[in-house]
Amino acid sequence: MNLFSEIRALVVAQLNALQADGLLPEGLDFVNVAVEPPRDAAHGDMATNAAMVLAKPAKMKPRDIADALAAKLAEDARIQTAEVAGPGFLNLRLAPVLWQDLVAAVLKSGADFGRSDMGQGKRVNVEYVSANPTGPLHVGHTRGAVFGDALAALLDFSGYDVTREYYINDGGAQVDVLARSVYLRYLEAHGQDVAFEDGTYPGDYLIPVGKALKDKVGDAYVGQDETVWLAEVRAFATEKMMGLIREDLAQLNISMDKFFSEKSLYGTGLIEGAIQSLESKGLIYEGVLEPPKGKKPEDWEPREQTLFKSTEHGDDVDRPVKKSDGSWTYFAPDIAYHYDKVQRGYDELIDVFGADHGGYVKRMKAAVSALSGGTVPLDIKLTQLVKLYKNGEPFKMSKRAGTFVTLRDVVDQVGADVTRFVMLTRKNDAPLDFDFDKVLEQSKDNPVFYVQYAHARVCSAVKKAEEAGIDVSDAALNGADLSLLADPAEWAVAKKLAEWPRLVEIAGRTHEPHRVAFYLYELAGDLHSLYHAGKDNAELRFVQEDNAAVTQAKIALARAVAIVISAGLGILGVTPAQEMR
RNA sequence: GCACCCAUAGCUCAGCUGGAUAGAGCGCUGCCCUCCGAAGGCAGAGGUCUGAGGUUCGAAUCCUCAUGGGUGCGCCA
Repeated sequence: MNLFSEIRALVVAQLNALQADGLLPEGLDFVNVAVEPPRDAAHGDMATNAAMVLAKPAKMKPRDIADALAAKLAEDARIQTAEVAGPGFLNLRLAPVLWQDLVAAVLKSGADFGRSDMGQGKRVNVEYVSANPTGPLHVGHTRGAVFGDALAALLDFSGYDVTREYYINDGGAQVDVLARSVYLRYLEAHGQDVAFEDGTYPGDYLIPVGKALKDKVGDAYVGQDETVWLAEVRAFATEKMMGLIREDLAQLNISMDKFFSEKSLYGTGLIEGAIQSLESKGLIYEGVLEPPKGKKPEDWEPREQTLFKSTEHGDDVDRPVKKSDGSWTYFAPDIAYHYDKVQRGYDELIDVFGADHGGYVKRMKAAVSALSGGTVPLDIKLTQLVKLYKNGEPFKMSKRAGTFVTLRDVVDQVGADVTRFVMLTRKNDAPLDFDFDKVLEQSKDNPVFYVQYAHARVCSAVKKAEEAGIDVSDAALNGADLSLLADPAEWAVAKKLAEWPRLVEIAGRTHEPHRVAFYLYELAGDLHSLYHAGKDNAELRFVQEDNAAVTQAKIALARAVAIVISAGLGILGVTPAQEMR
């Protein structure tokens, strides 16, 4: 139940009626007619811009349209008042019974309140994390992981059929480096002294992998040339690293539906097939690229390469798919991977990248546009850097990796719930400050605490009602007489709840899960306000020990808030707190 | 040099894909617990939305240019 769409439907119906009455010309387009919460609550519960949007095409004065529409709307029982204001806004005040109905609807739908069929079951693939399998996940990956996961949940809640996917970059040179690094640890496990030169991974996390390799093959690779062991060790190490990454993700309660291996594209004709598909569209040619302007690479020489004419699909320059020696560039398997996703029949694709891949967006979109003939939209969300702080100081150490802060360093210190919530308190394309102390602080300027506290507060109110001997079971609350919720302060909370389905829709449409976090913060604030109002006005307290019916109505409202908080936190992947400690 | 992202209160940030007097937290100022709901609450001050043009009934939001910051720019993925 979305009250805003309901009232918008009413507005449109009455506009049609005005046309039938000859008060509005025929043939008007109502798509731009919006029903929104007014910025200022004094203007009413909802406002519509219908008169202003239609004034021009109808060749009428906005106020004349607004007056006519107001008269029509006022006939409906749901509309208490309809007033024309400002340049032609129509401010609507809704009948109180609607707020009561809304609370009842929340209780009835439970966690599904706000779920919509906006996506109409369309298949959408959300690719995120996709970190190289060369070590544990670090903070940067963590933000992408949390963002992607919340976006996937949000789309699921909005009626899409979502696949959560991880692309394993196990085909390139970096896994050779990994294999050589593991080999060094393997030698070390045999008691040899080894040196980690530039271009190898010195992290401690490879020590157990080296030992495991020793356990598996004994000394078979000792003293052997890399031609003997490289392929084997690479496969072994990649598998171990993916195990590590899966465990890291599990720390954040993330589980992917699919892991797609880059390696599986090689030697199977898949890359060739994807390139061929582009070639058949005349988008592949042999050519020489212009050198980049400004700072030129030292060893620049013009070379002929196989190029993808990405400029025909919005890119700035054409991109190489083959190196001058004839082998594939990293871009080629990426094209093949996205071709595979297109062929798997997704209606929409979403990639979540780190901001350092920003230069990659246009060519990837160009590739998907070309491969799908423009039928499959690709949205690429970039997550900006996370700056870590501790005691107000920039924080850079890592216990495990020596060089970077890992996902586990963060989760170990503050927990999965806090990590997830905080990572979503910024827009994805804005840098994020993550202060280890602030995120654990119990105060209003810590959104995690504030939202969790609101939920816990409701739990505690329910408990208190039970202790007073009042039946606040689900059945009792469903049957509560909500007309006893008569105070505007209580309606205000219900109004905020009414915005939830609309908020979900907007967040889903814009692929912006952070909106959920901000909404929850506001809703929590409203709940806390109502609670505190009970200090001055005892009639507003949730628990009225001598009046079971009133208590049930108030607890019903509080429970409705908890349900929405819980649903919202569910989308963010955060567990609601039953009590604060 | 080019492309993309960003610029909103002293600080950190929202801002509904064009709506009314631009919001929140922190900080600041002022009130509020001898008692029943202060891990605080209420109220107030604080803004030319970086600048200049443009589009229109209407712009923080869209377009152009400028300024400042971030990211990236053939044989690394």
